[in-house]
Amino acid sequence: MDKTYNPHELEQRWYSSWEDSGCFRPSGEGEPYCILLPPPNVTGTLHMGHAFQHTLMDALIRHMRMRGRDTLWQVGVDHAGIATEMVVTRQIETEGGKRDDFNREDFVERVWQWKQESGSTITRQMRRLGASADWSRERFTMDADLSEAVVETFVRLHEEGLIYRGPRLVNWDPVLQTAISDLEVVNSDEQGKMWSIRYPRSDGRGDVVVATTRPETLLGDVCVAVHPDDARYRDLVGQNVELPLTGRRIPVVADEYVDPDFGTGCVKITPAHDFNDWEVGARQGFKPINVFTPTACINDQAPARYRGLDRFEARAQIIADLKTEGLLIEEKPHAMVVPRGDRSGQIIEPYLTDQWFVKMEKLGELGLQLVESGQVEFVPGNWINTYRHWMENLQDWCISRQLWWGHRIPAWYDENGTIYVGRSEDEVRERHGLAAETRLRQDEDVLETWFSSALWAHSTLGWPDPDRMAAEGFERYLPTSVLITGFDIIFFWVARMIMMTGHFTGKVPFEQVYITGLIRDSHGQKMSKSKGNILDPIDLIDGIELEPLVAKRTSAMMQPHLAKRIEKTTRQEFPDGIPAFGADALRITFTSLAGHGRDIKFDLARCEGYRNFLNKLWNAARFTLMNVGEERLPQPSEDELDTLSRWIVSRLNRTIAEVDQALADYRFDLATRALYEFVWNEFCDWYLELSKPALFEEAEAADPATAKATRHTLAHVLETTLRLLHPFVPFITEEIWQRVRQATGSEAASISQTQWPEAGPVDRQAEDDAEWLKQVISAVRSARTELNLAPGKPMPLLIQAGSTLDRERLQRFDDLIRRLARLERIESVDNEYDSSACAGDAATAPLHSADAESRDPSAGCATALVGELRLLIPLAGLVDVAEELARLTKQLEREKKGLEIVAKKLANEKFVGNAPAEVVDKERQRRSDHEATIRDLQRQIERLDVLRNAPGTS
RNA sequence: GGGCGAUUAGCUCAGUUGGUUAGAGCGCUGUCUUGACAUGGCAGAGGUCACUAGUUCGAAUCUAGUAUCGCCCA
Repeated sequence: MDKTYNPHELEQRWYSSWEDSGCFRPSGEGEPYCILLPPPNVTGTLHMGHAFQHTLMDALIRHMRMRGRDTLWQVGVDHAGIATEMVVTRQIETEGGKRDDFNREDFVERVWQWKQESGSTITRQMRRLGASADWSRERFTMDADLSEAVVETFVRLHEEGLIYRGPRLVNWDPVLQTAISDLEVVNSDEQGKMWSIRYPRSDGRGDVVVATTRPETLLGDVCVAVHPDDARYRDLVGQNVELPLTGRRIPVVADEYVDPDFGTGCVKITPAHDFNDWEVGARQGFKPINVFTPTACINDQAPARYRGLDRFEARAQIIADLKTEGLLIEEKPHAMVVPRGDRSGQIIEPYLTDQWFVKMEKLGELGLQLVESGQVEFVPGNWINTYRHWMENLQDWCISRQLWWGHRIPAWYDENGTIYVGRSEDEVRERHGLAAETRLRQDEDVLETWFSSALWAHSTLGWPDPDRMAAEGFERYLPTSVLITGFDIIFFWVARMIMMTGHFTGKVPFEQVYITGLIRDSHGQKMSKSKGNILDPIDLIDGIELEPLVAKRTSAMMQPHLAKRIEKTTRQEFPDGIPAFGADALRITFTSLAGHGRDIKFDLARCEGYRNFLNKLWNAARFTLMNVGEERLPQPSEDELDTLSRWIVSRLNRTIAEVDQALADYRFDLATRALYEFVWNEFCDWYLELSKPALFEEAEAADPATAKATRHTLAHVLETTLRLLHPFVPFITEEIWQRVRQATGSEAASISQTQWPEAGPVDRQAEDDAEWLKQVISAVRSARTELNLAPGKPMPLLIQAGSTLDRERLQRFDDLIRRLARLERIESVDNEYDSSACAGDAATAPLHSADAESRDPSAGCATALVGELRLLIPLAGLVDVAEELARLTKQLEREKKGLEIVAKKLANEKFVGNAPAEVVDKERQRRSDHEATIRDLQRQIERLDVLRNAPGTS
């Protein structure tokens, strides 16, 4: 094995061998365990959020696979309507073409071509990360069978009266010229303006003043509204006002919607261009007046003067005209929320068009009920509040998009505009008895991508075709076990899956939903292109030099003026670029961060720490392999196992139990931590070091049984730990496991086909022994360092007092203590004087007697205490006695403080009376421990004082 | 304005149903190239658990309020 861990080389090797072996496919045996991948966008590349969630999914899948479950990780990508059209359009443009050169059929053909060539970037990247998905079942939302499910769903919903077509406001992107979903609208805080405009009363008795941030929409006003209880305007309700610049006369109405305290308490109502106004208009019985074209230019509904102006030109013109007419009262800065399309960056218009909608009332009730009844459980549980809130405030779902790429709406129109919905044109003709000559035209729109991804759970399992359902395991794998996703799509995807799968199959799509936090940068900022703080998971795996990193962050920017600052901060933060951490280090960093919080700050330093951890593991394996060899080691019998081997196995068993519990609770962070601490702080720091003396040639000759047991334990613990770590760090564990498998006699071809370890019993006695041993060694080391004694120089250790058990342990572990604490010998120096002193009556000891001094060997020593046992390191004039005094005084202070706290508690009668007996006992024990230690320290301090004041010492 | 959440060491975070002198990693200090590992060893320093009041024998933990920050929805 190499001296250092090199992830790059070994990670390349393993993935394809796993995939080729078919071990990622469901075994078909055991209890099913299924995870659905939230299908990423086909145009997408792996970002940190994906990498994070995929790591968690893979860890669960690998874990359950090792537990013998029949695991299916269903992967695939969605067709991403707008995003894909944009990508392909850009591609056409870079080739010098124009999208307008294409008709629908050619364009769609072109998109398919793009998909074949470049549509699998993200799945390649998932493999780099080690995702153990069943790629043979990978699906695409535009596949023929999934498309069949989409059509079937649409037709059935329509037949049930749950789908309708009609005019309603949608989020309209005037540049892309399509409706977009709420999810694709980002609300950005921007500085705008608020204009106050005078609307003259028609009766000539003054005027009303309305405030608006969008004066151009006044062209579409249908009324002015005031609050019904607003005394100021009571006489106004029912009167008319003159709508400026239009020559129209509109009424004043009373509506609860108006906030009388906001502005003047008068609100202009423009139902066709504002979602709230739409509601008011509908309530008050007004017909909306749409004044925009699809590109957000003023249409023919408006006065001729404004027709053809785009929305921003129109605004300027209207303000100018209002000024001229003396109707503009005020213009002031106003902080407002502007809706922008996340793809185009343009301001989104609420726009009145004919669209297809799904009625949500009944489906929403079902979706709510399936969660309230516990059939679907959120983890962490409080996400149910968010879900409930959304489900109780459902709007009908706009499913049509004015695009070419996607599932075309299965609706046909005859020349009279009658709508026929059916699975195909033939079916429509047959069902409605339409003659062959009747011309039918299919709806031009497509369904939004979420419509097809809402069916993901059951459509990937063959629905609605019974044969496919049987073949894919519909009954077996649905409901799936757990869905792992971010809270940002609880409504857009999670809720819709619950509703659709519930409605069409009578089953829930998944039993649990684990909602992950959102990956942010190390400062807590959301990662975004415009902030220039994006980390690419592949760059963390492979590393990236500074220059390419800067180039990557500053290219293809929507706001190029930010490039300079991004370059600067990037150079500052990554002066040497990003080192290659490897997929395993990235994965275990993710799992270590996966607590139940909402935000996850991703700090490269954590990644580096886990890379170092893997190097530690690598070297522990290297050591183990150097010592155990290639041969299968015989299993020692129970009584052949030495104490320390029993100890490490016991600790391992505890670790297994902890990891099991943590995974059951989706506490990946705790699972990772337990493993980290076990490997580093117990196996490496102690067991490996403690095993060395037993493996020395002389030691082996003297005690072959212990050497044998130690070898076996090293290999056994390493191998078991590798299996525990495998779900988190699959590559390195496979690499090492292949080398240690023979020693442990495993029959499996790959670690991914081994069994998950089972927690065995805890060995209390071995743990106590080892704990004692560690304390003794640490106490000596600490004293040495604090006294600036040469760390490498062997020295004697004198022992005083202590229990029979201490003495027995000293003898048993003599060799180990000497080696790990670097001692030349350990010598008991008890005498009569001392044993009486340590009995607890320090006060009566004749401390200042010269006679006692000469007989007490502890006089010139540094002291450390482990329970009752006193460890003495002869200073032999090497050390400043004052320094040892300072050290002991510091310890004494600490002990006194501890005693004070405990004594106070025990002096409190209410504590002694009310607290559980075991808590009180614990405190009593603690008190006597403190007291004994204090006595000992005081005695030693007094003695050193004598020494310091004696002539001839420093 | 409504809902959810956060506030623990310089930084990033753990801290199970209240019961150690509140832990870890990174960073920091000292020291050591000892035959797995300097991507390391050993030993240290560092915290009024945001604030206030309450419940309790006992609060980082429970309750109420205050402050600051974040997200979602209006």
